[in-house]
Amino acid sequence: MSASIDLDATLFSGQTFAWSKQDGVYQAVVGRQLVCFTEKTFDPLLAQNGALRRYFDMDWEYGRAESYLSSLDPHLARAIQAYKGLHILNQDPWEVLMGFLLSQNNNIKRIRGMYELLSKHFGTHVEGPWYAFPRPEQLMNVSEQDLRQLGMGFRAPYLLDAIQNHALLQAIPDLGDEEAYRALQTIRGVGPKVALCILAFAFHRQQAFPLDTWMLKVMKTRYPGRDASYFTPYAALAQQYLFHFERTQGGRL
DNA sequence: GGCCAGGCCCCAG
DNA sequence: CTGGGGCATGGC
Repeated sequence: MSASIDLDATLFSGQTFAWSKQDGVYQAVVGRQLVCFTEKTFDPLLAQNGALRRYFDMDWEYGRAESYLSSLDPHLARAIQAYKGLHILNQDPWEVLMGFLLSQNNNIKRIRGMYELLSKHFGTHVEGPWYAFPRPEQLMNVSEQDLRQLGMGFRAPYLLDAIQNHALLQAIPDLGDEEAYRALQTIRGVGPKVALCILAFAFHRQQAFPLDTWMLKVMKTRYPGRDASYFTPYAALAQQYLFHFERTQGGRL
């Protein structure tokens, strides 16, 4: 009984596009290895794998954050009650950048499919049907036409620009929130929303508060006149709860 | 079959 | 600085 984590909410709330679950078995390639577990084998796996413990962000102050956010207002309290244990992963910045370039004007199901397609075509084979998401070096010779033929559509040139400028990600940890926010948007196809997703999901910036179409609706109906500062210092976590709750339960009255 | 999806670019006012 | 059309494609 390590700290409680809600695996379904964490892995299928649209912060990562790498995971699948079949017959109770969670699977994805993390780093260069296939990670595979069930509810029962999750804790033992973490006990022997420190990198995964960090990936699942097991040592952050979720108890305090859940408690504080629940005290803010009834709507947020309901969202947290519904998905208590929703964690924000510590993902690879490159994979988050590419994943959220794919996300624009798109739906989560198809994003996952496109992400998997890029992995199968350009990534390193791991085992069985599993491939790692391609590193930038593996994509250096890809053309816009290649990407369009794989169904990437108008995002193809954005992916190419990210491939060319991936080194920019190295500097982000040393930058403050505002500087990092601006630096990320020098990549073509990275606007305010995608930049904030990268800051939240790859760099664990707790004040990153991405507003997609779902969150815009939540803010308009539930939090008129408010912004991220209302949720300080846990805006990113609040956003993920509200987003997931809205999408799955329509912000149930 | 039309509307929408974890938006952004670009151009007009 | 703000508003709105266009963009590829498929889920539902």
